[in-house]
Amino acid sequence: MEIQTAPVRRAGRPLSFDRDTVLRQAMLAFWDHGYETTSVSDLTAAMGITAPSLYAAFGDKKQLFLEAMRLYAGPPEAIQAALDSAPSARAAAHDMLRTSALAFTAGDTPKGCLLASSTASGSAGISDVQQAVAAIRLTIQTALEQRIAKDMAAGLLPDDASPGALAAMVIALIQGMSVLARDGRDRDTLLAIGDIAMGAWPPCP
Amino acid sequence: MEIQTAPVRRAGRPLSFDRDTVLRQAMLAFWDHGYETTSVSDLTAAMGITAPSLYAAFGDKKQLFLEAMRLYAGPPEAIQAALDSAPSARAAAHDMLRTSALAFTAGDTPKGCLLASSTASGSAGISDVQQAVAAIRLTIQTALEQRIAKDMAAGLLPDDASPGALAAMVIALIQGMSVLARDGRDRDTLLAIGDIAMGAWPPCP
DNA sequence: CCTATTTCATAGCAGACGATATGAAATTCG
DNA sequence: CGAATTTCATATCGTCTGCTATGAAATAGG
Repeated sequence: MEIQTAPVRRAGRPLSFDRDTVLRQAMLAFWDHGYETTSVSDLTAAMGITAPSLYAAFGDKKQLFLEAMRLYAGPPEAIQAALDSAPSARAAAHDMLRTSALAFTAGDTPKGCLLASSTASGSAGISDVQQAVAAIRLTIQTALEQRIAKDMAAGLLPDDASPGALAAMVIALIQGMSVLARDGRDRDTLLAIGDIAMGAWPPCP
Repeated sequence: MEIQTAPVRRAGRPLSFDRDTVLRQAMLAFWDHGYETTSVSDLTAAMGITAPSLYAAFGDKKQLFLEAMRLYAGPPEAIQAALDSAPSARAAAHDMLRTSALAFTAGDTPKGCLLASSTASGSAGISDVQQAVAAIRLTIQTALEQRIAKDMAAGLLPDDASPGALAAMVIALIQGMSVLARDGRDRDTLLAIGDIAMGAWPPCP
C-alpha cells in the first residue's frame, strides 16, 4: 500500500484553481456565517469559482462543509501528539484554553470556533452534519480525558479527581468562549476566563 | 401613568388565537432550529396560524423572534431579584450553573439555550439580531459581576478576586453547556461541569 | 492534426423563501 | 338590521435556494 501523491496530469482541460486554496476559502465562509446560512452563492463568491466547478470538485454543499470542518479541526493525531507531549494534563488543558482564546480572537480569521457556531442550530434536515461536528468535539474531549486519567494513574492528581467531568468542563468552557468571542469580547477577557477556570483543577496530592 | 391591562374588545372579527400561546410556540420553534433556519412556514405550522395572521400580530419574522427572545429570557428584574436574594455571589453563581444544566436538559423543551444557539451563526444581514442576543448575555453577566463585587466589598471574597473574569467564566460555561446539551450529553454531565467549575471560585478570606 | 477527455462559463431548473394583495367571514356600533 | 371594522383563508408576488444541463475552451494521447 502506497500513498499516491503524484499529481498525474490527466487528459483534459486542467483545473483553473487550487483545490486546497478554495477549500480554505469555503472554510472561512462557513466559519463566518455557519453551515445552512452560507449559501452556495456565498461560497462560489468566496472561493472564486462557479457553482459547477464547486460541485465537480466537492460533490455537494454538505460534503464541502464536512471537508472544511476536517480542515478546520486538523488531523486527530495532532491533538493526540500535543496532549502526549505536554508536561502534564493540567498544562495541556491550560494550553488548550489559551490557544483557543487566541484563535477565537485572531483578527485574520472569523471570531470564535467553527465547530461551536456553524451548526449550533439548523433545520431538521441537517442533524447528520450536527452529529459529525459533535463527534469531533467528543473526540477531543475523550483524548483530554484519557490524558487526565494517565496523570491520575501516575499519582499526579488526587484519587477523587474526575477525568470525565474535568475534560467536559474544559470543552464546555472553550465552546462558551467562542460564543463570547462572537459577541465581540476582547482577547484578554477570554484569556482571563481560561486562567481563572484553571483554579478548578485539582492540586497535586 | 397607568398600565392598560383592560382587554377592551374592539369592533371587528375577534382574534381566533391567543397571542401569548402562539408566541410561546414560536419561541419553541426558534429554540429548536434557530432564527434564520426556522422558516415562516415552520413558524405558522408550529403556531397553528396562517402567515397573514402572523404578520398582523407580530410585524415580521425579526420582530417575532425578538419577542420570543424576550419571552425566553424573562424580565431582567427576575434575574436581578434572584441575585439579590441569594445568600452569596458564590451561591448565586452555583445556582445559575445548576439551573442552566437542568433547563438545558428538561425534556419537554428543546435542548440547550435559545440565546446560545439560535443566532450563533447567520448571514450578514442579521447582525442586529445577534447584537440583541449578545446584549441580553451581557446584561446577565454584568448583573452577576456586580453581585460578586458586592460580596468583595463586604469582605466575603479576597481582594485580588476579579468579578469581571469570574462572571465571564460563569456565562461562558453556561453557553458551552448549551453546546454539549445540544450534542446530546446527559444532565449529570452538565451538572458535574458546573460543580467542578465552582472549584475555581475564590475561597473566603 | 485530430480525437478523446476534462473543465470552463452561461443559463436555467423546480422548489422554498419572506412577505402580501384580495375578498369573504365575523364581530361591534349606531 | 345595516354599516363599519377587524381577522380570516386563499392565492399568490418576486427573489433566492441548492443544483445541473449545455456547449465552448483547453489540454493529452495517437
